Amino acid sequence: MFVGMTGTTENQQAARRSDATRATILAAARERFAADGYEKVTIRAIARDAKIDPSMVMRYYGNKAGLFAAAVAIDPGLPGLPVEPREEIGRTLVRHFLTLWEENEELTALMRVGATDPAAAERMQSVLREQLIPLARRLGPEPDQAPARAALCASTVLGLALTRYVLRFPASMALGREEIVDWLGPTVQRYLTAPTP
Amino acid sequence: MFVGMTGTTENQQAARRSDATRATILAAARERFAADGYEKVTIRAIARDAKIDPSMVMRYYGNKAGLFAAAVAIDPGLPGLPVEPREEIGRTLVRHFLTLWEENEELTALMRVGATDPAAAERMQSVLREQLIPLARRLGPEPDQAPARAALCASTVLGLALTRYVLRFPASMALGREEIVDWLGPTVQRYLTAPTP
DNA sequence: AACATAGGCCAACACGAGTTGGCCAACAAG
DNA sequence: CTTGTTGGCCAACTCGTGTTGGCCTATGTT
Repeated sequence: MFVGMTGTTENQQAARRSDATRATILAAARERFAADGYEKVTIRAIARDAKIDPSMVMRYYGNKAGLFAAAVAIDPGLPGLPVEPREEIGRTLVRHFLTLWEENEELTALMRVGATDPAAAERMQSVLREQLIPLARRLGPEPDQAPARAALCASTVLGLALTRYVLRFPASMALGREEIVDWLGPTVQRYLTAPTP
Repeated sequence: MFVGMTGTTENQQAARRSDATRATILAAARERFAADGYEKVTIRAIARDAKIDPSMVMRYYGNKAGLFAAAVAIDPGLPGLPVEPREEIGRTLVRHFLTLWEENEELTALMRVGATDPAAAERMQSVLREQLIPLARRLGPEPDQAPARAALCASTVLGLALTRYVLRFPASMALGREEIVDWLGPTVQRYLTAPTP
């Protein structure tokens, strides 16, 4: 069984003929969720965007929650960041987050939904817990202050993301990329490395 | 006509016998909207909290949108802030926002809803436009930089509100009030008064 | 050629939501 | 006491949604 493969001996998952449709659905879902959150998005609308029948979404992703989970699966990959030079970590972090946000619209979706859905909020928190706090622990003076310092950094970059990508304040969207790095970089740098005020 | 008043010659609105119910509905609505946003909140649930019939909500507030509008009517009152001493404006602003947020749960509601509703987002933006930018213009070196500086301040305090009151990150909730002022105060101060980096 | 299977669509169900209109009881004015 | 008005409740309607099961048609295997 499972002979219908693509020629080479696959050890992963068999390439299904419907993979194109699956991807189309996922792309449409990401776009909709990023634009409108969770509740306001209808499976029918996503299906219409993907030019398939709503029941296909159910077949491939189980239910609406499953589709959302598949649409926002992403890893910010903070551990892979270069931590040197140490006095540049603030600017490096801000730049990394900006790139992340501009390339992955699912982050906007996650944020929109996290505002009202505890599960999505927990997913965001897990990034703080498993990636940002450890990073702060490696950098900060007193290790027991790592959660506080990491929380301040999270609030900084999420605040920018909120006003720029979610609420879409013109004054925030007007800021240039390097302008943001110049302003927020020192802030994050201070939160991570400065002595307690 | 209009004789059924409360004795004194009222020039405002006659005190209706149903004012107590109106207030109860509004309180329940604020609580629900602050907890769950807009879509997930049902008029039926609010009515249950207020121990009245759902149709009463309609009678008094027209429809769900009208109820929400009445529930989040609030003014941050930034123009009344003491702007002196000038080197304390950052800390003053942060303290003011903290108080505001802890006393008015409708701000949390507005933020939850703003994440997915353009109208609510516009309401938040109007605060930036009509109160924060003018304040930045009065303080900042170059007036044409006021929108950028104000946007950075908004992103700072909204970022904290997001992680602390909306997403409810434990690391952010653990921060003490004066601790926050000590960390964010200098940040806001710099955004408002420091020379362009 | 016959058949099995997977991809896709259609029509319908079930249910919860916002909203509506009419009925009843208390209160106040005449 | 009668009568109009106000506050409140009940039952129903309508609509959109997530979700389901059955049917059709390619595709590819034997």
